[in-house]
Amino acid sequence: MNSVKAWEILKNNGYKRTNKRERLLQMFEANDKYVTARQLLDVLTVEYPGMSYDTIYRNLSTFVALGILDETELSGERHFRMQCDATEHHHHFICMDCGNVKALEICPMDMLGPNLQDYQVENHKFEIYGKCPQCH
Amino acid sequence: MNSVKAWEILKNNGYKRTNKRERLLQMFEANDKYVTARQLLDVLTVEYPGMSYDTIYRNLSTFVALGILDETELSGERHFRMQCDATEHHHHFICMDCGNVKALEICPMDMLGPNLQDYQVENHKFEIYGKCPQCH
DNA sequence: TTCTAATCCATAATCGTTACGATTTATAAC
DNA sequence: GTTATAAATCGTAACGATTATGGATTAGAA
Repeated sequence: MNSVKAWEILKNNGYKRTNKRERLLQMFEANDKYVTARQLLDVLTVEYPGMSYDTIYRNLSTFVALGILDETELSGERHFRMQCDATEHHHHFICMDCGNVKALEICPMDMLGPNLQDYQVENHKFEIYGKCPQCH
Repeated sequence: MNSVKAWEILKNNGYKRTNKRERLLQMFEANDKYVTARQLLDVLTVEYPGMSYDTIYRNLSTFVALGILDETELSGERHFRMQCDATEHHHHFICMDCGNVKALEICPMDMLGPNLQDYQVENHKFEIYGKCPQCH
């Protein structure tokens, strides 16, 4: 995913091009890591004093709903990053220091076998946490 | 894990036997599902009017720290349940309706292979969400 | 029974998130 | 370009889950 594709999606869904959105998408495009709403606000407030949480959260929700961003919960806080382009379903290692991720080409659902015979599976989560080479 | 074992652990670590703790452990022993602090408070308040969140949260933290309870985050809220006795490391299917769990004897870390060569892995999470046979 | 640390209650503070009415802005029709 | 209007934003307040605090109570050992 990149900001060009993101804007296509936004436009197709009737969303307007605004400076704040542009800047948000830029930030996500610039570094491929999980960030919090606060981290985004802290940066955007410098350029746009008075920027409010409402704007951040509303846009993040929109982006997630449209499949532009991925979201995960790390130590009790929502974290966001640009969604992967990969066509293959996959999972991630997440660095708890810098937020950077590394894609893992495996999915544990492949080795489920006959477990959960009568269960209705709706979702699953597989993430590995630790420190990336740069951070330890 | 059961309340007898839990009390051994608590006593060994200098924690006192109180009615509230006894009742909390009973509740966890009675049904093997993930519950929230609020759900626990709602029940305990009937028997102990004036019961406060502080008591619930402090004890839950203690129990988790001592390995008596397991904790996971479901839809933005902390959920707790009695820790499994199984000696083998494993994961769970979690019913999003009733909170009941089913153990899965597999762990995706077994199929990691040479990925994450230079990474320091500290933790991982693998959970499957959906509806159990009773709930769908 | 007495003593003391552990525990508990009542309440307020904190943090992340969501919601609100008023105002501003991007887009499209004129 | 001007105007209309629906969307987006701002400023702020509300919210729910969690954590913290200070004083009162209680369990367990001496």
